[in-house]
Amino acid sequence: MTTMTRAKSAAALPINQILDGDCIQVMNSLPEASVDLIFADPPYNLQLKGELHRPDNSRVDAVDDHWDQFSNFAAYDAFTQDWLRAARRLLKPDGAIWVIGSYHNIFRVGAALQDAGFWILNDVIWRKANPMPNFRGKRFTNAHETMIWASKSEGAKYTFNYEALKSLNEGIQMRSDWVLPICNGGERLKDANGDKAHPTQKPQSLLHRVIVGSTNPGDVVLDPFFGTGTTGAVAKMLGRDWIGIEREAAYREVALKRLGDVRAFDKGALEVSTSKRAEPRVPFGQLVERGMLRPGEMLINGRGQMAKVRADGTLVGDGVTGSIHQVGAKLEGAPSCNGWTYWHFRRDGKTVPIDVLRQQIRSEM
Amino acid sequence: MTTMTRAKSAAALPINQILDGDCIQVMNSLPEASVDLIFADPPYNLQLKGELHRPDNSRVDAVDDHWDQFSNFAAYDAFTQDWLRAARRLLKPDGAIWVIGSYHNIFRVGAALQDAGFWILNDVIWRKANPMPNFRGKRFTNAHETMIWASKSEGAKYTFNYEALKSLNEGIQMRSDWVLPICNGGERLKDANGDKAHPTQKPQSLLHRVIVGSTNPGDVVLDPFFGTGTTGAVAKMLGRDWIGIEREAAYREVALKRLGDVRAFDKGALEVSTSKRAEPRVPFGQLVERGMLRPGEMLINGRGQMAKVRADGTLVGDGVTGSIHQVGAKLEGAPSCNGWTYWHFRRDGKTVPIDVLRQQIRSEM
DNA sequence: TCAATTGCTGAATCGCTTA
DNA sequence: ATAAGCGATTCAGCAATTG
Repeated sequence: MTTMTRAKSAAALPINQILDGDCIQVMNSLPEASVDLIFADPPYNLQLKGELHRPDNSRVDAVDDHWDQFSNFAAYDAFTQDWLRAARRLLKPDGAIWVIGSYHNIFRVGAALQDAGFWILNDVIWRKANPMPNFRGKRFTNAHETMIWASKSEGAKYTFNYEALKSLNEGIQMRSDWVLPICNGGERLKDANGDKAHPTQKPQSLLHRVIVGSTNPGDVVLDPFFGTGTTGAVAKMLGRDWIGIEREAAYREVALKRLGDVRAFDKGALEVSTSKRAEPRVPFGQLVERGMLRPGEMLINGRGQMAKVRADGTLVGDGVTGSIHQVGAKLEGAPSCNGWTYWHFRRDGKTVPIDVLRQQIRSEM
Repeated sequence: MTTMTRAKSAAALPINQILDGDCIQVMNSLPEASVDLIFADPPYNLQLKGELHRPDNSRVDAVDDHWDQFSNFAAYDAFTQDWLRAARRLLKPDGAIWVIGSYHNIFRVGAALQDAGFWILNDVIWRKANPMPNFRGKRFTNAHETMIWASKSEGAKYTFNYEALKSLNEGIQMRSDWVLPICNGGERLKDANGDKAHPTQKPQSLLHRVIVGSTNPGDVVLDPFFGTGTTGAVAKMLGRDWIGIEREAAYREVALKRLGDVRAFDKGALEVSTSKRAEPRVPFGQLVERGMLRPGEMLINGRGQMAKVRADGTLVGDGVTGSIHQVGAKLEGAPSCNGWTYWHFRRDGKTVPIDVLRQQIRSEM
């Protein structure tokens, strides 16, 4: 009797609900091998030091929430192994998992996935269209996040809707780098004060692509770090069942309201973000990096004046150092100058505008 | 005597050579803290099946069952920890390392880097302009590889030529995603049969950006998995010293010929743009000492507020006395303020930032 | 004596979205 | 149209002082 009750209760998957509690305990209370897809956005373990201000002295509103604090790598690893074990138990044999992270945590997550027996299918880069710049000029602009897509085990028959993704990508095979905007505007949920309700709300376009690509209608999608419920919202729109787990009451509240407002097959959810494809910008420095022009080589303008190419893509000529545009403008005494058509190089006795090299690069993109 | 001989031999760094042997043993034979940059393209875990050796040189059997898959990861981890430890010993305190990999190995490498005490500065995505498509339509086109850039330890003063990279990118801060073509055409080295000489030859453009960005001319760049020597070739072109380690005779042979054909660019072309931070410091008081500003003269900010210059180079304004930065910050209610661009003075009816006076002093230095 | 901390100086941002 | 806001950030360097 007890066993039956247990079995019965275990069989009842609480779909389309937000569950309250620690995600590991809650996952372990659900029936095993019952979920088709898990999307997880775990804490990143950012280890921020102090405050950061923009050059205009405005303060950067950083992630300093308690749920992102871990004492050390070992503690973070233990946490990761625990929730991954619980997640793996929940997955059907042909189910799959997506995890998103940054360089602070993604290497540890990826290694833990492999150690737990998951089989990595791809790592996918979310390239942000408008990231936060590096204000101090000490590193590269942190312009992407990494997602790992893995099946439950090697050889599993995971779901991959190849043609649907190809259609989303204008008929071209979807690549492992996705250019998508950050979540803001009307999609970004606000609290009563008008502040952002969650510091790291993910854009629906990201989840749209994940769910269209790796589930079918009627599948169950679980998110153990539900936050404001982006995963549930997109799953509902796309006719999938969903389960969210979230321990912060404030987030659950926002998500609950959000999910109530979502309608399946909402037209907005079917819109895919299309990037206005202006002609891609090609920095002059790429001609040097690619060996199309050598550092030390001389460029020539229409009046026979010369300038030398340097290793960092700047020119030196007429006592001036700067971009191809700046040095051209200086020589002409003009306020501006299009260096691409102004400067020429010599090949096989001919004088050719450097713009032909730019066109060559564009044709390869 | 013995000690002297050892010390002497240890001091002799074999620069601009390809060293034959296992990279761990060779690195351990070189003097510690002697290398400025390490660029490493280690073997992928999957490619090591059947060839992987444990640190004790015992051979790891290729295996296909569940448990041995884990032992395979463990062996790869041991190998990674070993060569990273040797690499870290070789690095100068302010040196840095770049490691490139794919999802097969990069997560294990990244975690091992963190565990070894390296401090990750960025993960950088090489977005391939022309990747190999996924022919079977079972996954996303694998269109990128991941590089990790790390300093030897937290707080180290690593080299980062911010302005040079910005110049390479036409005046815009360089991002963490780099779009570069794969290595093909004339750059791709062929063997006697016309087949590619190495399966994973990296493009020179990739190394150009790495070396320009994180070393200075005269620095020593070491590549423990030298292959066909792309790292050495680009280092030589850019006026850096290099050391390659490669245990396959066929690769050493190709690389040796390649390096012989490479010529360094002329010295002037190697100078890169530097940041203003490197410019000599000029105390505000010098403007007063030199008579460029008179004690008692009023400075003005963008909102028309005034402050008086005193003979000791301090300002008085809004009831506050202090440096040009302190009084500016007070007036703005900001945590800090660059007084050089904030304050202006009047000359011939015009309002001019005091920074022009600093620049005038610098030009005379 | 030296490592750790404090405190001062002053250098530093890109593109997209919303108002 | 133009201005303002803002995004998962391991974002300074050095001298003087302290323990």
